[in-house]
Amino acid sequence: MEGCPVRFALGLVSGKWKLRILWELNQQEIIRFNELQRRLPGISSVMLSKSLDELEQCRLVHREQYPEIPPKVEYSLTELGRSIDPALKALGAWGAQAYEQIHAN
Amino acid sequence: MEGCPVRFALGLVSGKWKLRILWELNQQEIIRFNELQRRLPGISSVMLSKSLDELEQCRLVHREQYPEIPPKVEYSLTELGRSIDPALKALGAWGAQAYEQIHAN
DNA sequence: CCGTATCCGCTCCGATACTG
DNA sequence: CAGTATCGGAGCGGATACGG
Repeated sequence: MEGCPVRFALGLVSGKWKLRILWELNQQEIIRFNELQRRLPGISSVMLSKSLDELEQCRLVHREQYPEIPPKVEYSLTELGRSIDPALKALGAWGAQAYEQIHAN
Repeated sequence: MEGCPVRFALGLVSGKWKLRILWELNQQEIIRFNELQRRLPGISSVMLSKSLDELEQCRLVHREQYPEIPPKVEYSLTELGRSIDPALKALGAWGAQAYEQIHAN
């Protein structure tokens, strides 16, 4: 992971929910915490918060907090977060091909 | 993972050693078990065997066994195994870019 | 509304010992 | 040479409860 850019990249988006989160942010541009949680059936606020934290530290996600009561926090993709899209598309294309091959029998 | 080709693809190559194994097989075309283990410092025969098994079940790796004493087994990439290369290249390119961005401060 | 604190099961992986 | 059998630790992720 230290010398291999592929492993480094995978490290950034590994985890059960991170890709789904990135996908939602790609669909939505800007989205609030609760709305995000509603769009990710099964995720707990613990995992969502933790995943968003890590994605923010990796500069993939931007967090905008408004000092209001009740609180309001908006999440969006950074430039770097948006730029992963082609790579994921390539991987998805291969994945679909692999799926066919494996389930051919 | 069942409905998402990206997650399906990642599932196939996830694990600590699988990408390194695919990398070695890409460099070498054909390689024997012990030689592979020598080229992957730190891997145990348990993990190597298990990883190769799974990669073979996913049709990424071909296993050719010769009925000799002592045993001789050769591993190589399948067509599907070779076809993942562009996707990994794309991911690696993004990973390098992310690495710079993150370590820029 | 947007989180944090805590506990807990489960899977991944390493270490060690053994075999045809 | 090319594996298998078995045990054990560490970390990921789920459930629940609580807080500003």
